[in-house]
Amino acid sequence: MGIEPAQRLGSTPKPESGRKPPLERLAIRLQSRSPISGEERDALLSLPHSSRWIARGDYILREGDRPKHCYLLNSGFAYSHRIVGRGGRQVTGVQMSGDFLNLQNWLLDVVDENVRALTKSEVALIPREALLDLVFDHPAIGRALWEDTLIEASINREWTANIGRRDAKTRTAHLLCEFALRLDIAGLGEQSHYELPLTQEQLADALALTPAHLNRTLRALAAQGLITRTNRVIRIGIEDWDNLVEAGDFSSRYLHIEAVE
Amino acid sequence: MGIEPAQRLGSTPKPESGRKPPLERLAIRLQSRSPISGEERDALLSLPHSSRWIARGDYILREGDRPKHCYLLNSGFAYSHRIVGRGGRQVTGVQMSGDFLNLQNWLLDVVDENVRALTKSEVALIPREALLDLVFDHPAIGRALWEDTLIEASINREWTANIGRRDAKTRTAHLLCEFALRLDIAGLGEQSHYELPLTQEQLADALALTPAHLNRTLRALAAQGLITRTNRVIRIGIEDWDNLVEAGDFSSRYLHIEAVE
DNA sequence: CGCCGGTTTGAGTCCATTCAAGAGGAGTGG
DNA sequence: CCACTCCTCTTGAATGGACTCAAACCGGCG
Repeated sequence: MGIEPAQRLGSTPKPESGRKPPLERLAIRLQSRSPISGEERDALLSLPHSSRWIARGDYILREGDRPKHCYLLNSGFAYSHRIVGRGGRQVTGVQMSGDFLNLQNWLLDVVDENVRALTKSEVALIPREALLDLVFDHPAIGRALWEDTLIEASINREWTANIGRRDAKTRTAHLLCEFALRLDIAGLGEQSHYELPLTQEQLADALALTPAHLNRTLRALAAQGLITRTNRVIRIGIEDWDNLVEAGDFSSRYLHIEAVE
Repeated sequence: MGIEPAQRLGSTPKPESGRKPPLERLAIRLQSRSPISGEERDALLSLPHSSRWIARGDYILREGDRPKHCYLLNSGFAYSHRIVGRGGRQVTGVQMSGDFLNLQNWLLDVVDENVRALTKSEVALIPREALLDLVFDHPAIGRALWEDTLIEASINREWTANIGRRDAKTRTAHLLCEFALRLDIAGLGEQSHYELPLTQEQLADALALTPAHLNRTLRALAAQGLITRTNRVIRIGIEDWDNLVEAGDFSSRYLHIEAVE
């Protein structure tokens, strides 16, 4: 149970963070899991697309939309969420550079949740049919994308379990661990030190807590020495990682991190 | 908001319930959403596979397994769930005849949650490579299967929102609505009258409630006249459906039910 | 300097939990 | 056919974790 300390991920050479040409980050990510030939990579990079900048807080997609494109997040962060009757909001996922915002819509017509930018972001709009053709002509890419879908689904189910069956402190620690690994893998932060692009209110909506209670919970974790916070930067001392993993009842299995060789 | 009363689904001619040859129910379901040629259908039906009976309560898959097959539920019901540290259990999905139990494993090596039989069930074991070949050779099937994956993911996210942001009564009503529609679509029950294959303890674990509180909640729904219960059979009077939908803050959008013509 | 979004803190309340005991019901074996 | 057992459902009383509703604080930025 648990995962090894920092070395496994920390030692992986990672793509530099920052902005990149539109589809490149996607290519890098897909490649990191399964091999993709040069020709396939070229096909991917030459997908038709247009880019668009989104301001922090703006809606990128809304429930009920019928987009003609798939939206790929090229830089920045976004989050998807659903609104429930009484005005409540549940964040269902956080997307980072290289993630699709609505990969579902390459097959499904209607968007089933809202997506907003967490930070100023750049999205590439790829026509659905173009993506369709690409996937059919290049099975390796289709396979890699599908794999992505499956991992995302696994993360969703873990969120369900996290919200449903863990108390506030455990739940929060768990999500902090997840972010540490995902940001590290994406080359957007360090496992031991990263900037959380969410306000406490948004984080609370991801954890199904109230902002007030999340605040107390974060402070409790800090008081216990498991994390250090300055602004929105989360620091996890190397020697604290194992404790945070334990406090968060965390295991990285659900992230399906394959050894990349 | 909400969905129309019974006629839309109730009028759809449905496949008879009961047992069917192994892959047939899958074929029927895929076909109901997107057209599949006769040749493709034949390829699907002639997939190599072996069948196995599972007793009620038995494990079909366990977290950490590395199965060589994909498991297709041919008859009966199953549920997938994750175990959290302190012994808690979160049910993350309920599968019915025609559903894959671990479609993820056609691409991912490791199973990320446990699957157990809710009732005596028959599963077909299909070699991963065979499924792989099928999908690559017959894009229409791959597409239909992928679509399935995406819809399942949407359901998962709705569960997250349901558990995270709705109170016990609303949450329970919501899930009862979902089951009504899903069972109806699968031809395994009526929207207005179906048998719930879950004990209250299991249902509680799906809703992230305690059995005691779920029991009180069900009774409250019954007292309010929204449902009638006898044993595990749930009845929703035609004139009550709209009320249940309202009480459950339910909208069928996330199920991506396409008009089938 | 003053605004403003975000964070922090407090006190009181409530929804759901815990823990326990009892009732019901279906199946099994004598 | 009855008695027994086990599993599931039901109910009660006390507890507690997270919520609500405010107000105060803080820091960055115009």
